[in-house]
Amino acid sequence: MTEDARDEVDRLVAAWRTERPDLDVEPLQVLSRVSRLAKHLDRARRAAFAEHDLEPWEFDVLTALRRAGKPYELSPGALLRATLVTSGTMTNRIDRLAQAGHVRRRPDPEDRRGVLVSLTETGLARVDAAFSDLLRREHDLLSGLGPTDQRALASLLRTLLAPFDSP
Amino acid sequence: MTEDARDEVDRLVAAWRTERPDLDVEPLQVLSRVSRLAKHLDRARRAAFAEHDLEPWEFDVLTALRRAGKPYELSPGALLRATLVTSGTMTNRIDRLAQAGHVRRRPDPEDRRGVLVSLTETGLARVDAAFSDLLRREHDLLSGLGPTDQRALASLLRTLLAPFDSP
DNA sequence: GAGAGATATCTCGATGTCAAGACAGTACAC
DNA sequence: GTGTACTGTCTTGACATCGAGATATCTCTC
Repeated sequence: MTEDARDEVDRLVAAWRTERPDLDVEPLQVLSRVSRLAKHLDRARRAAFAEHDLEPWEFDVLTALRRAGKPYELSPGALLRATLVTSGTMTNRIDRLAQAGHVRRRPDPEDRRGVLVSLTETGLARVDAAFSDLLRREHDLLSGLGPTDQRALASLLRTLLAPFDSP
Repeated sequence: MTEDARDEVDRLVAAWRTERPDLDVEPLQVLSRVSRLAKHLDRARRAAFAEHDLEPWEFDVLTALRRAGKPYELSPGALLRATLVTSGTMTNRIDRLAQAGHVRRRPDPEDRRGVLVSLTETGLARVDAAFSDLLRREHDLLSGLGPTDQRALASLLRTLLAPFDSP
């Protein structure tokens, strides 16, 4: 071993090199860390939203509407594309958000198959507060990296994501 | 807007800057990409494992055992720490893996509270095949970056993960 | 060696997600 | 205009996960 293990993934990669010396396990250095970091981030999000009585899935939908700008209204189809979930999941989410009073549903006047979902006043207030809180925590999570490193990291990740977004 | 949106997260950040110009949304440039990439990676994993009749959760447990080296045996506690799931989940996973014939359970001779879980021959063969396949796909997924960039990316991610692994 | 607290695993109920399919409405070619 | 393919939303059933709590065992201190 030419270098010490400095995090859990280094240990994981070292173990694989011993057990499967025939394989090139370099990709794990990047992708295992991506998975693990996403998992930790999920936990941080859950903690942040709990203070505002929101579940992560509620936040995801409400922010998509918030980001759309006035009148904070999108179709379920647009919402599921924004959140990467299936249509059945989105129906269920909208049902529960409507019941909680955070969103409203109305028929799309231009397409009788369609529906439009919009934020209520309480939904708007809730998501704005939770979002500020989330950004504060994300900022802390990134405090180990300077601005230059953060930009470099974002840029590298963008390259990896490009194939998924463009087609 | 000083720069063009080049991926979905660029668009997301641009939307936030318009809607909430009072907030510093830079952290999203990194962390939203981490989340999204993890989601895409999950899908790729699911597809890779399906060819070997394995679910992602099955793979996670089996690889932890495989990585431990002969005799491919760990306690449920060690497995849940390796996979970041709760104890209830791990009990359930081991039950189903045992039923599928991929692992075996036996009492820990040194600690009567404890149990030891080990790979069967079929479990070992299955996980080795699936792992090769996964690495091939992960390699493709990273093909947009050269070796130097990959190392840089891994290093930046390690810095972010350090606080979670050390304590 | 007795008791308090820690640890290891399992049980159980609630929940969010997905996949597949149903259904209504739209678009477009002919 | 009619038929065919497509789109948008919702329904349903199966399933993996979590969280809280139960039980058994170990460890450490006195």
